[in-house]
Amino acid sequence: MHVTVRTASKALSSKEPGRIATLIRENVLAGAAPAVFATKQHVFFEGDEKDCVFLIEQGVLALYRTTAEGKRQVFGFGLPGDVIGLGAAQVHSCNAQAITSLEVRRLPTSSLNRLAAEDPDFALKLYQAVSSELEAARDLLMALSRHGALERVTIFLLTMSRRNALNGRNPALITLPMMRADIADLLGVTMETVSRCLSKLKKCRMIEIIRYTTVQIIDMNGLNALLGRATYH
Amino acid sequence: MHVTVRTASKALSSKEPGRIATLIRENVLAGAAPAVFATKQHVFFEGDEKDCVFLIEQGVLALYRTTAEGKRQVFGFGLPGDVIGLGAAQVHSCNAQAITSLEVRRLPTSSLNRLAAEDPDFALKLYQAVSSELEAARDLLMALSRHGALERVTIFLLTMSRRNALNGRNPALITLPMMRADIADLLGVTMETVSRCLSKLKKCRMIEIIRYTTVQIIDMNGLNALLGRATYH
DNA sequence: CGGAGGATTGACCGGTATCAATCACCGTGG
DNA sequence: CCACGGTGATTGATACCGGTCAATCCTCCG
Repeated sequence: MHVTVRTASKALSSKEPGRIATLIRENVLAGAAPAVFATKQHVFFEGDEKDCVFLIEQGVLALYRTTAEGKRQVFGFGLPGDVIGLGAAQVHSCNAQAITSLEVRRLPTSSLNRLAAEDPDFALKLYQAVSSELEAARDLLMALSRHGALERVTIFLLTMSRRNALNGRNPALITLPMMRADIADLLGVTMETVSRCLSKLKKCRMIEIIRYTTVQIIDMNGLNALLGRATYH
Repeated sequence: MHVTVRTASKALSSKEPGRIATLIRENVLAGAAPAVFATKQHVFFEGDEKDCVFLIEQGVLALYRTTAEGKRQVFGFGLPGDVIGLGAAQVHSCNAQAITSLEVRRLPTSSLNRLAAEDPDFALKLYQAVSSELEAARDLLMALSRHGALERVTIFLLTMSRRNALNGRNPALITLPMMRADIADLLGVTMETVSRCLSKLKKCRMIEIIRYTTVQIIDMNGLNALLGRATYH
């Protein structure tokens, strides 16, 4: 049971900030100028030459890819402290779009490579950082796999709650900077279904929808029970 | 269109054998004794202490995890040449089960770590190997995301076909060492649905089911058309 | 030749997507 | 300060895909 909870909770979290962000801050960031993006602007597109990775300073972005038919799959949301774009491929393998106004720092991959070549410890950190992204991707797969819509939305809310807790914020008060459609494309359902599920949870007195962007969790145990267990963490 | 095809084709492939297997063969394998597993035996379980990773010499295995409700999600199938169990975590994050009789070599993580610490180039290779596993996981996510059952089965067949082509085998003659249930748990549908989809493809004269374990592709363009495009590769 | 495990096929039901109408929030301008 | 407009969210009606349960069927081995 404990393992399962860990899995579900990590499911939708972006890679942990971890020590890679710190190391990068100390070693690579010196000359890196910040860049600012407005809502809905893209930091990079799938297929773009990968000459930089990015450290998020302020704001939220979505990582996603699009199917041949134009359906979107969101892989996760990047928050301040996250490093996005890691991976050994020559081009970016997904799109990164600002969801709020966004401030990032560019980290040239050439600097990363140089540092990794000089310092095996840094190379190891890169390895660990990507490993944890791999875990996040598999956790998302598990979260979507064979779970109904209500369970998916519940997992999402609990994940956001847990992320709050890790950052020392109120785990019961969740702000959702992204639109319903973004959540839907993360969870692999439609916007309408996300909306219906939130309404249902509200009717069951498990949450309160303060505003479009703010959800209050009223019955944490109830939400966890929906996932087949009494408590979490 | 070209990019999309690449994506779909990589979707269900395990990580590329790549150069990591070669490097490991040259550097780590010297004293590694081979181990043999019978069908359905596990090489390791989720949560097991990760003291080794494994190079597959002969046979096929499935990597999977289980949800709280006991549903299985297969992440991929490991073929000869694949290295499985990579990742910086202290414990294995999924189960590895032999699908056929299986022969593997154990590679102590201590050796890998030592080698990575001495040789930045090797550490970089580890980074690349895990990066390509991350891509595979995201590709699987894309393959399952918002695709109907028939499309999922089609993607699976085309992926197996492509894997044959890469190995110099007949791309039109596919052997399926795994059971229908394994395919189902990879594609996120039921065994019955896999069966129905194969039957439907047979009725449409796109494939012929020679035996349970052998499928002949008759109309490659037809299969590709099902995915919304005329040709692939 | 027979048995057992795996695969196929069928009937039925429920959950979600889809299409469409209405509502709520928020910024803007009068 | 309030009315208005537009974007995003909610709610409703309906159709269909795929899950489930159950009854054969097939294939491989002993």
